[in-house]
Amino acid sequence: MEPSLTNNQKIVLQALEDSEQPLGAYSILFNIEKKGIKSPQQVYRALDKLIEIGAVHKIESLNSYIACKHKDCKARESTSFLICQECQKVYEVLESDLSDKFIKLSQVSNFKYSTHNLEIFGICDLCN
Amino acid sequence: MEPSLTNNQKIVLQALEDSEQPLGAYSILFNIEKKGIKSPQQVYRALDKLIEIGAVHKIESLNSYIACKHKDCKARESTSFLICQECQKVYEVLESDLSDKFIKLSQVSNFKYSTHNLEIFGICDLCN
DNA sequence: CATGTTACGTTATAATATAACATAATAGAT
DNA sequence: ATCTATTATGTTATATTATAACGTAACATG
Repeated sequence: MEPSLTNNQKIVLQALEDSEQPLGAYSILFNIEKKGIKSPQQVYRALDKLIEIGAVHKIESLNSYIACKHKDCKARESTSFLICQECQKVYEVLESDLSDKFIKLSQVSNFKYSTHNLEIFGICDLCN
Repeated sequence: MEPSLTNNQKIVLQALEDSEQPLGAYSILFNIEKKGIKSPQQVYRALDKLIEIGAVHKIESLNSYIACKHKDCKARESTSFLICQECQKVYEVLESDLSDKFIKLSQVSNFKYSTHNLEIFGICDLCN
């Protein structure tokens, strides 16, 4: 079942959904101050929860966050992105066999795969 | 040809080489204060250079840095790691066809691949 | 309705990273 | 050899990202 979001969580999620690009926590805060959100804590707490339920993903190398566009996203922990260096848009890759590939890759080193984070940088279709 | 390192760069690189785990910039600073390094700037500047020449890589999701164990590492920008969640050691993956795979994966979305960052988390051989 | 859990508001502070500026060392070109 | 452009340095200050800590409120459920 869908976990129901609190007000703060909805506000933060909405801010991310309204954005074409990933947003940093403090950008989010700036955007939603008019809605009564006053401190970083409120943003980070909402983000924590949203990430936990898969509604938001963090782009580690950008210290930024995006709303997941997929219903019931499975990517709680493992995520794969295409990041356009021109327009900054982020496209999530859902190739379901990516994890399988990384499991095999890990096995070469006798490494037990758990999760992964893949960030591919380049130029997106629209910017070509 | 090998670019010759300055004193500060050598000190920072040595600190990373001496460590089993990736180190944050401020950990590095703490470790080398006895050698006359006094400010974050000195560490970050050395890191910038070392990363540029491929002697050091950044682990984005950990905000940490490791010395590259490979002579003349090609991984200036694209890097792939296995990160042990038990012992925190980081193993660099050098599979030369990884980029090729990501190029193909990108093409599916008409995305022009440039570089990538892959971080695989799990349990390493030694910790199994 | 008592109780444990989750969320909230708020203030403070930690951790990571860069700006800015003056000075010093270095490497080539003339 | 020296001028000049580039790169590195030292230092202080500040920006950016993220958590800690504490008291209170809302909420589910036994």
